Amino acid sequence: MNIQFKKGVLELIVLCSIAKKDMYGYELTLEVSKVVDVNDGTIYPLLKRLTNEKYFDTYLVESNEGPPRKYYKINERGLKRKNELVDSFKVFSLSVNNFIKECEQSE
Amino acid sequence: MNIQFKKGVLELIVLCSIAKKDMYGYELTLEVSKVVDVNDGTIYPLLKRLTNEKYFDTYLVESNEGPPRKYYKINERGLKRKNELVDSFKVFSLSVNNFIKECEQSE
DNA sequence: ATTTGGTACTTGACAATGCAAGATAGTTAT
DNA sequence: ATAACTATCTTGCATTGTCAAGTACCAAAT
Repeated sequence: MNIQFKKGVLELIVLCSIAKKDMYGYELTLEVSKVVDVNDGTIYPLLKRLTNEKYFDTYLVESNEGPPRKYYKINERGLKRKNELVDSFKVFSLSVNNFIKECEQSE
Repeated sequence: MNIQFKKGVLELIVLCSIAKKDMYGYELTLEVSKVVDVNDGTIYPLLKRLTNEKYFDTYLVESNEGPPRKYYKINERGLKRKNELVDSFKVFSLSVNNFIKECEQSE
């Protein structure tokens, strides 16, 4: 898939995922990969940024399969941001798809 | 609209527009602005890049409203690229929209 | 003749995002 | 012990788009 399409959408997908349930970075990388190819080197910095921007609270949980997992939990502010991005993406994808249709009709 | 959503889509919109008919930069800026906010300082460098990548041929036409207009005409290579981007965007927007739906159902 | 406004285009500094690669560290199986 | 898997995180880089500023050209109004 075109790399550029991902820009901005990753944030949306991460917010949506964590809105569904608390997740840790590695788990999230696998979840997000179902929708778009993504590298964990992309996810961790993004989680850091979104945490700095106060959309998530975090907590550690010991694991018997490796090092402790850092869980991310969305808060009110994060939910608001998520909804904004969702609405924004819907409008965006609709208008681009309509433009594409016009383009194809004229062929 | 989220600035990041535009990344990659501008190229698609420009290719689609010029696939419909030959256009010059200023005209194109107005056309593209119907879909996404965009500055002419963004469009001209993009046209230059796409021309360097051999998606367009260009020709000059005199104008009595100002300097000669540089028209961009899409070629075979450009049409192929356009179709790739269109297909790619359709798949992309569908999968993101489906993901959003899942996210909303679980609220 | 000069200003104003519309048209056409370039340049350069900048910000944001994602990627590849690698460092680090714990657990389990061989 | 070492490989393999889980898990976290950093760094340097490329790509793309933004924005401000500037160049230049023409026509009509002043």
